[in-house]
Amino acid sequence: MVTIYDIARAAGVAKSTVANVLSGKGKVSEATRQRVLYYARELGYRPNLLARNLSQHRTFTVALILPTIANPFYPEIMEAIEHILRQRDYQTLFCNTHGDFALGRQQMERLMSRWVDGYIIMGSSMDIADIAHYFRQGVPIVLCDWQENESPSDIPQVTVDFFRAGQLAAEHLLALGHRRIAVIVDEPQQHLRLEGFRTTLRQAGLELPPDRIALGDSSLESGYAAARQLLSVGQELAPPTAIFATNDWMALGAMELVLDRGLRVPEDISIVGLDDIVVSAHLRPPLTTIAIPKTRLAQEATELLLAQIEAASREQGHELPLAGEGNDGAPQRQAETAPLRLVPPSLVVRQSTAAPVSS
Amino acid sequence: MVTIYDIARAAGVAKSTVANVLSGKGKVSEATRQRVLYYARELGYRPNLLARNLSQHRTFTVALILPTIANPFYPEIMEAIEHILRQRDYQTLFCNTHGDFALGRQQMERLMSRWVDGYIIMGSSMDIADIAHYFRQGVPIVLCDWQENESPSDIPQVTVDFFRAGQLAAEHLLALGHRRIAVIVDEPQQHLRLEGFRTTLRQAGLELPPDRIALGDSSLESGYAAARQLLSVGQELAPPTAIFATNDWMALGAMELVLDRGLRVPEDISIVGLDDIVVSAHLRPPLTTIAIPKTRLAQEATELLLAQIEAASREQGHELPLAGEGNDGAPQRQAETAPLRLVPPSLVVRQSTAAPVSS
DNA sequence: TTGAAAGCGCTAACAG
DNA sequence: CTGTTAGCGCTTTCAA
Repeated sequence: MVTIYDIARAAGVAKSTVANVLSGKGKVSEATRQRVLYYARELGYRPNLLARNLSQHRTFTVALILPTIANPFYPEIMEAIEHILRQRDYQTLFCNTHGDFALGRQQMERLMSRWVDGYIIMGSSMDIADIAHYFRQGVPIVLCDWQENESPSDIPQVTVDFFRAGQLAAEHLLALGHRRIAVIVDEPQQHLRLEGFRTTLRQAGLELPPDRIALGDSSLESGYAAARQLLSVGQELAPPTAIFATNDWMALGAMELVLDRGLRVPEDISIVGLDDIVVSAHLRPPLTTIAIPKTRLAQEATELLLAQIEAASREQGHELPLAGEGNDGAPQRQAETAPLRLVPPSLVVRQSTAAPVSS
Repeated sequence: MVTIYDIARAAGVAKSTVANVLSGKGKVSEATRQRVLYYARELGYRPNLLARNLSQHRTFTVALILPTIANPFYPEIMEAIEHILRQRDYQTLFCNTHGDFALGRQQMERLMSRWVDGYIIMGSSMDIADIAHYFRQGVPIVLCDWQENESPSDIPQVTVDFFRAGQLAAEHLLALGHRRIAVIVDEPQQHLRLEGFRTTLRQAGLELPPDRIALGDSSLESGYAAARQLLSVGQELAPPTAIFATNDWMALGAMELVLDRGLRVPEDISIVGLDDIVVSAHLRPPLTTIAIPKTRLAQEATELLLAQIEAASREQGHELPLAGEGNDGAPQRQAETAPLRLVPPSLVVRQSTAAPVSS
């Protein structure tokens, strides 16, 4: 392979001169500059990023950690993040924890070996305790689409106002006149969504009885199963006229079950989702949902992360912090400006919701 | 940060002894072994992979290049590949070319700087000429889900028998009794699927008139638009009773349009897709489709790639080939065993197809 | 303006 | 068994 040394020899200069030319730093006479450039091209020189990264302690790579890509929400946001990162000349290293905390830790541990400059951690793909552990050692991290609207351990975070999202869903269903309302939720991860929803119902004088809450695990299949459960209480409770699923993917499953039962959406049962994944708009009926501004989420997350990376590389004299002894050697982060950014969700009314036929 | 040197000093041994202990190679007395291990743990040692990679000329990272992740087919196969690669202790570097050859080349170029040990290139995310260029220089590459059943430039390839897939779709529709059949295809990329389809129709005495072929770009929206076009010929041709879309994503778009028109699927129009993405099974009606065995594709692709990587790292004395002068210095690859693996597609009958109502 | 030299952290021969 | 030494390719002082 061709190294700067090869170029140096060919051009009759020193290695460092070549380095200077290539990096644009330092003063080099135009003549030698051209000569070096000429040979670089001639020999087919290609910089060795490993070597460069080793000496610079930076990789210009960011890890994107997410719990799954089976739920289309993640690929969608992933696409957005990767796109932005690339514009800033960063590579994206994709890590799928498959919703397994142990696996998440293991992957993170591996990545910590100086592989990446920072981490965007999505959903609830990792144990917050593990994350905080790394963050405290100075590792640039940003939580994205985190499920709680508090910043645990001061880790910068950009997420959706999920409480508000729950409220929006409730308001919509109430406005349509629904009173028998059920929820499918991935507890405890999506607790806030449920709370927002519950709060608004309560303000309207409605309680959410346990039989009207079914648990899911965010997968489509679990939405299907949860809906079945909701429709088969039968005993004391009349069946719901509306279902709010705390994500679209489960909502699709719920809708599938409802249709399988021979019921109509929205005539017999209204369904509201949350996320606004692409397919939701293309179903029959198109899904009413609470939309999450994914691009915005992606933008703010990368912004927050790159800011940290820049800061770290400056502070530490171009040496990015790495998990080490983790003791007082590392400068403690000062509490910066509020590291929590909340983006607002919005209601998208489509055709899976309507007024209930009768009370 | 803690280096092996720190451990060596703490344990009172030499750097290389530490290296030996850590790598498990070489003979080390149990006593020193324990001592080294003790200090490694104590100091919170974490190997620096950059350094290791630099000296080993390997990164244990594979790039997965794909044209988009908007079409759910890609995330699905991506998940499979990442999973397998991780089991083999490789990281996956995800690259989205957004269907743009220029962008693909650019990304590839960057990756070539010794970032990754090999490439799995999917769909038609890159210009085959560019790929061949790298491959000739000895870069481990495998084409996956490539659209032509020939191995251009002898690049190892694992793909689906798309010609057969087209045949399966046609056979199914013919068996149901359809005669007015239309196709939505992403030409020329998916030419084989069309050809298989056309061939079978022809054997049944049916031609595919140009008005019954609509072009799409593999996106859902293009499927929608193509279906509109197919249904609005109106003039001379009677509308089709069945539509074959060369991928599920377009099929969903087509189905959406058909339903938007107030027509029923399958009563008025049958629809067949190709890919068998997860959502297809959960639509109303569930989509009949030609399934691609994604896991198998993923497995064979990684297998083929890792074989190349191993071979390369052995041959070149543990130095992985890199794009360099590209002249005769690099040993030309010998034509190995047929580098084309074809996996068979299969028909999955669901409810989007039925016999036409009348002729 | 250019060059020499000392790292970055790890691996790998080769001596002792 | 252990230590010494010489790299991997690039960056970065610091002299010349």
